[in-house]
Amino acid sequence: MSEQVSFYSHAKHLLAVDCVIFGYEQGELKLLLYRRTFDPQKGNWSLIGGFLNEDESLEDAAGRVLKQITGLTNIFLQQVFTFSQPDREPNVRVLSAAFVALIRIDQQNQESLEKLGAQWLSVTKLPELIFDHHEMVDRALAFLQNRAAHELAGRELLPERFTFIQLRNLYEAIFQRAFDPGNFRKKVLSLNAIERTNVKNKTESKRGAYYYRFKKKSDPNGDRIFKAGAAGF
Amino acid sequence: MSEQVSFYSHAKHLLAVDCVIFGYEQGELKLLLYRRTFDPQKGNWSLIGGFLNEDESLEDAAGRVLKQITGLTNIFLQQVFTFSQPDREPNVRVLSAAFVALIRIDQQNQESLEKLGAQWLSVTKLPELIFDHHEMVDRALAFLQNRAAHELAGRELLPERFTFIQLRNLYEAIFQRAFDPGNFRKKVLSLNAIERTNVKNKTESKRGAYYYRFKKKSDPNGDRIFKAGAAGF
DNA sequence: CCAAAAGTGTTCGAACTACACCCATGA
DNA sequence: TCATGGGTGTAGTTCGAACACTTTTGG
Repeated sequence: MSEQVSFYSHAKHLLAVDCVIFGYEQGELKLLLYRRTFDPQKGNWSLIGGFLNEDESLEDAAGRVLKQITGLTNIFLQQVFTFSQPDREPNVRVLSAAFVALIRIDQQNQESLEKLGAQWLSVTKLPELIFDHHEMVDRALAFLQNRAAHELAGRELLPERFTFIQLRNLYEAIFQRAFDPGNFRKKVLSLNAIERTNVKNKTESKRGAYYYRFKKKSDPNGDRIFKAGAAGF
Repeated sequence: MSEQVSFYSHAKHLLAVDCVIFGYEQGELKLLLYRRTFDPQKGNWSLIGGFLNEDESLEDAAGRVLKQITGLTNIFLQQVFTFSQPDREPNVRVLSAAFVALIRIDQQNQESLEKLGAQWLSVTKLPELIFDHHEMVDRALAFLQNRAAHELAGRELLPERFTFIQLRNLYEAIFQRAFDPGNFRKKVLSLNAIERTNVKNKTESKRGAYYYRFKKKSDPNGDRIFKAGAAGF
């Protein structure tokens, strides 16, 4: 990085983080949003975010915000893109780093959620969002799709135990398209990332569907879907 | 984004951009670096960067830096990741957004390059870099590999006209592995992204190899390598 | 005519797709 | 016993990997 003169001659900026928080519930991929409580855009739907402090990284800040809202730590959290158009917010210039977070809806603290007035809304019917938040959601979803295509998704979103149907529903929610049940099952099993329990879910059918669970991640590439390198060349 | 109180109560930060500038020359993928001319780390190898001004986006800032150095505008430029560890630089806290840039080495302005003391160094034998710049390079290279796996690369890096061997060499440089000449040719041709000229390069062989050029990008997905969706599911 | 690079063809297997079929069980 | 979802099997096709083969041309 090339600072020509002194540090003090350069502009300083307000920096925020905004979290695109995905959850999965009742067969739907959902997003945690809240109605903004102050101007500008008071009352309109917004991602959940906060400002960056002096002594923390963007990742720290996003984690802090998430802890505040959901009560959870150790959440899957990844930086996606930094939005920096000078006029992205009116009146004040604020840059914002967008993060994806994946959480299990049943795990989070319902109380702090309600205090904020936050709600889980289905990604298929999102309301209008403030500023460039919709673009943040788009990028976050693309990130999630990319991740789910390269590595078996669900570890952070599904409950501890889940059926194949639930896993497939999750994939169908992420990619907004149908997957062949048989082929999906075989492909996933071939990845060796999940294992069958001896418990069955009998609520959806008479026969009952086995619950599966994710294996411990021994091999860091255990559930990779593609081999390394440029496929096709 | 959720600002609890007034904007003025929040910390402001120095923000920089750093460019990972790739070029391709003599069968090698290269990086434009320079020796830092001031402390800290004076004399050590560094990416080329600059500070973010009040009224520009990060993309603008990166473009400005690139123009300064290479004399070129309309360069391929993409944000990769924002580095924000509080101690990533000693003494002062500076966040930095890393960018990938792709340029044709023969096109750039040699003069402004020399004034800065910048040099093209092969990615296979990089010197030690200051701060977290090496991590920036790693992320940028991953970005480039990803892009080259999904869409035919070379448009921004190769000269106007190039042989198949040159294109294959570029891919071998990007992925650091060999590709089968026959299979590579067939795969690339099937993408319909390049067209043969009637000129041959006779410098490398008696028979001569046809020069090819990239087609105009009519279809924005013209040179996509994968179909949409989650391959494998 | 032959060496060497350019370019084409052929074979094999892995893996994705589509879809038919069997299985288990409660009403 | 039969309707319903759970789960398995199979045939066809596509596509990449490996590698043999043909073409061109200057020396």
